[in-house]
Amino acid sequence: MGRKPCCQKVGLKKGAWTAEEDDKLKNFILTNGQCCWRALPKLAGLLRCGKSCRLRWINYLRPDLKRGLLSEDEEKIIIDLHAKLGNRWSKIASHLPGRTDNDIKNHWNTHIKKKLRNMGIDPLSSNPLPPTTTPPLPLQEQIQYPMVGQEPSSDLVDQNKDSETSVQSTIREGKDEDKNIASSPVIEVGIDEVQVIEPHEILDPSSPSFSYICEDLQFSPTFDYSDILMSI
DNA sequence: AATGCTCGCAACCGCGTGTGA
DNA sequence: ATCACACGCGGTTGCGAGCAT
Repeated sequence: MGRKPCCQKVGLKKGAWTAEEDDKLKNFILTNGQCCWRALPKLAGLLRCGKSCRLRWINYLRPDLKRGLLSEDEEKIIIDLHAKLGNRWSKIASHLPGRTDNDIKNHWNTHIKKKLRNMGIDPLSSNPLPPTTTPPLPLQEQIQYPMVGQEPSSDLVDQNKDSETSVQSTIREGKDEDKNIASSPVIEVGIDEVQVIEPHEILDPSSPSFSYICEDLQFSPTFDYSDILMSI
């Protein structure tokens, strides 16, 4: 049974939104509220797919959106939550009022990933990367380097091959965490050219972001993180 | 000034999930 | 229990802006 297209695509516009379309969509939703997305384009007089309208509203037009760069605090929260939740961007976004999953996903892929690598942290697993003080090992040898709390696996091989695009393992991790969410975030501070986020900053129970995270991840602010710190 | 390259953001696509018939 | 539909999510891509040569 083949999947039907999400909407009748013939005659529908794609690509960048014009100011006029934005106005139509915004005015319609502000007047009528968010009704069913599928019917909305017709009602609002837009030649767009409902999905496209939804995305435009959520990612760009919503009045409560925060624009601009993410703050350092927000970044820290994202890093913490990503270590716990994996690539579940909408869950992560729900912790950051005014930010969208798309924002966070983009920011992660363009900024945070790079930053973490420079800090010697594997952005996919939040585990320390193999030390880089010695000359880089040939690929096969790198693969055999054991990661903290992780068996060398075919996933790991993929990550080493192409860590930019190998996200499938993270998705699996994320889904598995639905059942077993208590994997410890293990953060290492490594050799860096960029600003270093100290472990105590990430795992500081007295910081506002820490209690915020605890609240939603359902572990207590008195959570015993000494094991985590010991492993750093 | 022209061209090529890189980066970041906005938007699209396909799949998973929830819900009602 | 099954199916169809709508919505939501995450991965990927396309394009424009800025920068380097």
